[in-house]
Amino acid sequence: MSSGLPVELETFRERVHWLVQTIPEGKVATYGQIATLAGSPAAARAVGNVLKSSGADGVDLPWWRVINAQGRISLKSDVQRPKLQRRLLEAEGVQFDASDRIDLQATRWDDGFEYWMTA
DNA sequence: TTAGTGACTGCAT
DNA sequence: CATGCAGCCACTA
Repeated sequence: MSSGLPVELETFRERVHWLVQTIPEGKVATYGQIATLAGSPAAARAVGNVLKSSGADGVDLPWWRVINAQGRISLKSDVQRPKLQRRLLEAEGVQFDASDRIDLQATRWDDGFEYWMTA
C-alpha cells in the first residue's frame, strides 16, 4: 500500500472508508490526516460526517481510531459515543494522559506517510 | 441547483 | 488553558 490509495476508490467516502480500515490496532489518526490522505486536506469536517453517517449505515469500520488534531476525542453533541470510543481505544492499548489526551507523536498512525505525501 | 449542516482546524482573544 | 470565529468541504433535503 505504499503506492497510495487503490485507484478503484472513486468517491471521497470510499477513500475515507478504506483509509480508516487501514489504521492498525493500537494506533490513531486525526480527521485532518484522513482528509489529507483522501485527497482533500481541508475536508476534516467532512470526514467526521462520513464516519457519522457510516455508523448509521452499519458499515464495519474502526471509527474509534479517528480523533481530533488535539489528540482528544471529539464529543460534539453526544455523550455516549465519547465514552465508548475511549473504552475501545484503551482496550487496544492506547494511552490517555491526565488531561484525557492521547500522545499523537507516539500513537499516531504514520507508517509510510512521508512516502505517500511526496509521491 | 441551492441552502444548511457538522465526529474539524488553526489562529486570535 | 478556554472560547470564539471564520474558512473549508462533502452530503443531504
